[in-house]
Amino acid sequence: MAEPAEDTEDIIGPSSAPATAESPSSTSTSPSHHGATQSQPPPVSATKPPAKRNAFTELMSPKPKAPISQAPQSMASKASQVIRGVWRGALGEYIEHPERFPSQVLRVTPNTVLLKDAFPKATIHLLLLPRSPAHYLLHPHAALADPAFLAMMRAEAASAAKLAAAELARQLGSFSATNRARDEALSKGAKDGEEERLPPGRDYEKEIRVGTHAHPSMAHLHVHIISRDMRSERVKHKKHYNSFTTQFFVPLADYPLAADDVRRETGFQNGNLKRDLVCWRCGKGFGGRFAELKRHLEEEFEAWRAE
Amino acid sequence: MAEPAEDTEDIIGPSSAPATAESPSSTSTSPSHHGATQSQPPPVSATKPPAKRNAFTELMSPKPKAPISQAPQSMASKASQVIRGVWRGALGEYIEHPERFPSQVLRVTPNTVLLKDAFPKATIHLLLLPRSPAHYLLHPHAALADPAFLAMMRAEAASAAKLAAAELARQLGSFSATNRARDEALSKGAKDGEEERLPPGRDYEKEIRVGTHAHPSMAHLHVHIISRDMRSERVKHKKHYNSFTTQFFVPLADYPLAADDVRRETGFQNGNLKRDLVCWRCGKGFGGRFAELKRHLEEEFEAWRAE
DNA sequence: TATTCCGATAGTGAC
DNA sequence: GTCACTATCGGAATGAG
Repeated sequence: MAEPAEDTEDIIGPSSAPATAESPSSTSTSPSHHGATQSQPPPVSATKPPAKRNAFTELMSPKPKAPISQAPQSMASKASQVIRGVWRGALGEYIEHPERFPSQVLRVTPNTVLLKDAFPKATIHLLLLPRSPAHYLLHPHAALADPAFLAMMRAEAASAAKLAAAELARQLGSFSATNRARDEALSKGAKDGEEERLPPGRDYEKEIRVGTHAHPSMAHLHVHIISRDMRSERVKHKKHYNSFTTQFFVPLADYPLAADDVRRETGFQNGNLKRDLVCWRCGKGFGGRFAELKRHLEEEFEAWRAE
Repeated sequence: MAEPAEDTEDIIGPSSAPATAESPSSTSTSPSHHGATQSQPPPVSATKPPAKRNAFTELMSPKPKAPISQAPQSMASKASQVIRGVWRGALGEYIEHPERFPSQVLRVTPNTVLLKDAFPKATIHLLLLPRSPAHYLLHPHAALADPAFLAMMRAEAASAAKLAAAELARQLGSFSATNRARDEALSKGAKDGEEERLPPGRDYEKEIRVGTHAHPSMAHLHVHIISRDMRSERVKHKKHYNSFTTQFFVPLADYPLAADDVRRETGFQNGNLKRDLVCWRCGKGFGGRFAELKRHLEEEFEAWRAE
């Protein structure tokens, strides 16, 4: 998804210093998801105990073995070499050299890189990339079967979702009825952050979705942090839209997937991408008429941000 | 096919005075066709005897009855009214008011109007329209089952084919090896028309094809007089090409069609239009790759005109 | 399912 | 099978010193 691209305006605040690592809390609360099924208890055979680990040990520890690994660790760096320079490996650049992309990278921790998707499919669209070579070339279903890795990604994603929600509030708060009191208080000089003095405003975290694609094209594991609206010039065809609005999109909260989860099936997922278009907000069907859906999404965007 | 359109250069000589009728020989020799099957003896139940008739009696005579008429005569003028002004009836304008299109109409006789196709699908592409209201809204298969009408159309088409061949010689003669001696004699001052003194040159009538479309879109009966090359910017998709290079194109020499002729079948003809593309000259297949065929046709055109 | 380019395919509207 | 316009659908290339 993300490739080195020209900078754009109106982004999630000024870019933080790219290589400035923040101290991550590797086992914080799960991000607030909405809709979709809830995650099952993790019955998957994992090699790591759910014991608490810090970021450094996480990165440096031995990698999970066979059950969740498609590419043995010994091949990981080799695969990384092969992938470098071709489009499938483009995200690797952000992992290895986040400092080269100050306008796209929002945050670097010992465990992850958070960046703006270069081809955003909604008003807010971020990617969370794990930095662990033992995991980042695995299929999401495999990597996220590792409980410790999953816990780390959930914690980092929760933080990223808060950042995304704050940016959504910044961009759309003034259009929101729910947010009006807070917005007016802010415009009267109240400072953001003084939460105790401000009206609560709209809960924009509910409008942020966090999850993976069932069959990613980019080799490096990436978790999408995306606003619900799907309003973007970069949404250009049915697969773009369906990859985020059908079960092709797997909420991070749903991991680890059960062994028989239908979302693992390629045929099922190919069908999802080709399915008739349905408005994510009102459920109206549009068949294959993508342009008509796009026009409809503009109207829904206006209504959605006005909520 | 032909609609009122802008004039173009490099056309079949200067436009003849449009409304100037020529005296047609209503029963002259058949046009020289090539390829395809030869015409069978006419076993079709026809209402008119094959007796010789002149143009006037042909136009004024009572119309053929049921066996070859889809629309009874009483309905013909009504249908003409309904069709006028919409695209299916566009050719009616040339029949009723040939004098309005001096740059497109090449010849008007009591029986026919000959005009340049406004969207030519080859180097030379003319349309021959019968003027008889009793025939011109019939399906070609029906109208051309009338022996007298067929004989008239063949005679007029033969004349049109000669005109087309002459224009082809004018445009392409200088590129032709076969034509070189004649071309050089002409360039040395010999006058065209003094056939006894000129080398024979290439027989361009062999490169002209005369026939109908099995399922025309334009309501008025029209016979195509078209050069073989299919080289034209107006050939824009598979159906354009296949409508002239498959059995969808029915040579005038093949009329009247037998009752069980496969070319009457809609399913067969729809299949012809959708068939994989094949070069008319070398037989090479191009699948559905129309753009590739187009590039190939440019090469074939060079070789063909050099023959 | 990365994008982009090209091109084949499909539906419509025309008065 | 009329044209012209829009758009959907489908494959192929994509890097690089």
